[in-house]
Amino acid sequence: MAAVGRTRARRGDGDLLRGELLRVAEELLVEAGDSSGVTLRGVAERAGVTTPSVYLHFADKAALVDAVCLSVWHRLGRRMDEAAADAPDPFDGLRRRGMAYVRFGLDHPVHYRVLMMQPPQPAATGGAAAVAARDCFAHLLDAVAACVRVGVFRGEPEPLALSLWAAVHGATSLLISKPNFPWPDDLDGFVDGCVRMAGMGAAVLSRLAVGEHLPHAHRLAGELDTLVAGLAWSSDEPTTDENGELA
Amino acid sequence: MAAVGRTRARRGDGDLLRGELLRVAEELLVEAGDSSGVTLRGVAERAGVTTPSVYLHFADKAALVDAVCLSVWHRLGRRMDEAAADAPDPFDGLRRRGMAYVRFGLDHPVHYRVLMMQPPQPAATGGAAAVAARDCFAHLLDAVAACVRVGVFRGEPEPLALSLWAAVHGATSLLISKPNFPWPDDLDGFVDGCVRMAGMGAAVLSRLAVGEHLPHAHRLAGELDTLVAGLAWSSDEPTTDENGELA
DNA sequence: TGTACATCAGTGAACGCGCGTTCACTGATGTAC
DNA sequence: TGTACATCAGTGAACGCGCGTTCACTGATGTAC
Repeated sequence: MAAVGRTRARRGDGDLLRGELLRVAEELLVEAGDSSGVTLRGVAERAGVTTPSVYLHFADKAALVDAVCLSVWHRLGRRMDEAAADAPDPFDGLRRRGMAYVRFGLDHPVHYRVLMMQPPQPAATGGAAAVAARDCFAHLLDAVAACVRVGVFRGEPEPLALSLWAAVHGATSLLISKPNFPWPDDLDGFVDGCVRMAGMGAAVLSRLAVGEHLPHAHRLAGELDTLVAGLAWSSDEPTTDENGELA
Repeated sequence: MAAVGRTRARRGDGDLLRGELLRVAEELLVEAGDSSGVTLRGVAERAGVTTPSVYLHFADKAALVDAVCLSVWHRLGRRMDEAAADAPDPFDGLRRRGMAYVRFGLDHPVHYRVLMMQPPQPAATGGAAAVAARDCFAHLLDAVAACVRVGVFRGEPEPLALSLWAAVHGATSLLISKPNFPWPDDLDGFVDGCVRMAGMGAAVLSRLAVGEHLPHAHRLAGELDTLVAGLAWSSDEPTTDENGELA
């Protein structure tokens, strides 16, 4: 097989090919829409190199796919932080982080699928997925803890963060898995609704004892009407930054 | 290949093998934990039959896997209805349905994965997944509509049902995909928390205009405290059944 | 300044596998006469 | 009651494919003397 379109790296520059393989593998991953559509032969061919060359830079196929997905994943934390930078308070910061999370997943559906929707691999492959999970949960946990500090959530942050993670993951993964389902036209608005719903639900629920039984639906409806009426005349209190400090 | 342990069906009883293939394929699907681990050779061998026999009853492998998954899926609707049968009101009925949904997914993780977490197949395979999606969404939509009727939700049921679906799907799929993540010990309690969170969030959010901006976190915290205090002295109003009718 | 040599990036050919699927066939079973 | 025949459930062998991975190798490049 002739290595078309690529001149061999000079000594010491072997890592050039590594980067090129990552780039090409990501291209193929996105095109195929699934990691099983990525082939070492395909990657090597598009990189202008023979198949065994891949093994000079990656232990095996799984290591290559993992490296591709993780390289994108690093940006998620920064995106969430950037999105929350201008938030007026920690609760809105959490909402913005949630939005950023879903958007990130929808922007990188194949990566999201590989890292977050795959069954846990037996060997080293599981590593990347576990790292990704810990990573994004940690970001949510921080944001939840800030909400607890400012009083909008009560109690332990961990279970709240897990629940919120499940909620944003649900929106992300369902939209990825069922793109042909009749979703609302205003997809961004829908996602925002999902995120707000989870945040508001967490705020209420963190005030209730576990399993506490609620009033019947008619009465609950009335109490909720009162709450929302109370929320309406809002907005003229001191501004605090995302840490809950007075500005 | 000797067909061990199986005597050929009598004339007119060809469908016996079909049932047996479904049974065996489900076994293998559960054992493998993934549809790519199911093999026509494997299915045929365990059924005591040669591989091409499968084609007498299923168009191809995808049709077999689909049939296996859908055969289980039919039970989901009944499970949700059963779970909600004793609910004191539609809102609690919705909660119980949500719990039943998640439990069903966790009881059949491989089926759930195939039908709800896979990328949409190009051809007929996508059919089963689309049917499953429509089916369980329809159940949730009914329950949400009942909540709207009784006033605990306001506005259009569709977007609410979609958001709630995303929430319960999120808990289900995340628990399936990340079984090794440090989840709370009380998994049932955690799932209940997720479901309640979504339901309560939907109730509050359905009263707010889209994108309506909330008071700052400190004030929001106070309003929520008031709400929950109001919920506490509850419980002595007339009992209604799941349709919101007076009992 | 020239040359032998170690190193490094990559090659080429092959191995071995398991898979879905096809196709011509067989032999038991019921039915029509 | 006996027999030819159509039907039906299933067989056996093979096709063709693409895959991940291995292994002995090559040839350019830099370096030590």
